[in-house]
Amino acid sequence: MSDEVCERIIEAAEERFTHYGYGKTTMAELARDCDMSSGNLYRFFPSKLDIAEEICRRASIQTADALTAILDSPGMSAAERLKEFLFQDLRTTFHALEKNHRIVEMAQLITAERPEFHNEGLKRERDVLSGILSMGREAGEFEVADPDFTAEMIQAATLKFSYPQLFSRLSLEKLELELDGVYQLIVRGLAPAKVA
Amino acid sequence: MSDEVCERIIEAAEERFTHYGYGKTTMAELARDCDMSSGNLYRFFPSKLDIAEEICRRASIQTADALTAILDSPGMSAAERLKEFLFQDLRTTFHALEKNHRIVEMAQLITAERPEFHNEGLKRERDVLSGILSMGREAGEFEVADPDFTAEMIQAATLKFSYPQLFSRLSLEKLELELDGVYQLIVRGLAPAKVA
DNA sequence: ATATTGAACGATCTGTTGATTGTTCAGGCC
DNA sequence: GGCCTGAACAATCAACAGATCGTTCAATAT
Repeated sequence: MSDEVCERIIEAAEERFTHYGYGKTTMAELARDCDMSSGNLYRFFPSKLDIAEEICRRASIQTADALTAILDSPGMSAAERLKEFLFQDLRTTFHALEKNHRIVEMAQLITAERPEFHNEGLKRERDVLSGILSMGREAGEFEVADPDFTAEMIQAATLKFSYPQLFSRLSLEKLELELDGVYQLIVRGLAPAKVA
Repeated sequence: MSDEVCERIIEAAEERFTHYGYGKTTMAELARDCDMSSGNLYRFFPSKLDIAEEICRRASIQTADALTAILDSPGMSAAERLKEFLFQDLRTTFHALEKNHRIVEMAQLITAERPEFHNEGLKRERDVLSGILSMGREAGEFEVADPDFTAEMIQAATLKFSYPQLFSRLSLEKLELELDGVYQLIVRGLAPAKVA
């Protein structure tokens, strides 16, 4: 079955890419891992970069899925969910960087080569964010005219905490302190205007 | 006089750096422009990079000075000043990029090589921002416990609009639309909480 | 003595060559 | 006839040599 083979290739690629790096692994090696010829790989993926893209896509989906859990978690205010969303996102990226900088390396390569890919990931997270805002609005906790738009603005405002290239110099502690400040700024703006 | 010679060197360097680029100009050329030997340049600047740093510092100071004018401009609310600050900053950076990408090139080089330099520039702008916040507080328009800290958070939240590398793909129009959204988010959070 | 030079030095850049690698495809295999 | 191979091809990379350039400093000029 074609899908099984795709999985096999992805597995082998993930192993090699994270261990030796994207640039250092050859298609020939991948092929050997899967007991096939290098030419045959191209029946399953159009190019080497597409294999990396699929690996990164899965990581991105996994991150987004973990964030989606915040929507279902009971007993939290919308503000708490928003904060959890932002912090979980930061910590995930930070630890991915710390644990295996090769993944980040790959993500950067694909972002450079395939601009749409990054937007796709951003969109996935934005949908969760938008969900949190909608929840807040329904609970009367937030006042947002357009959750999708506001989600986009929150992403813009917290961009600093999503790009490893930007925060590689800062410690997680310092970053969390800053993110908390930005969060406070945002959440105050989301609260409904009380009438005097 | 030593200062006069420094000016002469800066002038020659600015001409060549912006015209041919930092990498393509040699110390020998700079020296010839100033009718001296290359070795003699080192009596005035410790290195080539320091010449570039001084040029960038002056540009940064000029930008900050232009922003400071917002503090003195009469008949504006603090919110209007804040908005003007953010937009003017964006437009200045954007047009600098558009007009002469060599300057941005230099700024990036120095930022990479001299991390403190970038903070210095950020600090200059932050002081103006902090001033705007203080004005807003005194007028009862903003509720900010610590203007310096809040200024830092606003800088973090608007980072996307300060890094040419990040927005090079977007048009000024789209950027201004986004900045307006982020501004709205922030300014709502700065308004004093009205009691129900 | 101080100011300046320019040759000398090491680091970095450039351009070139040979090897490696991503990708294709004509041919064999089931 | 569809599946797969591996040689062929072009693009990219690595390594090396030679040149260039930033920087220093002993020697010179003022």
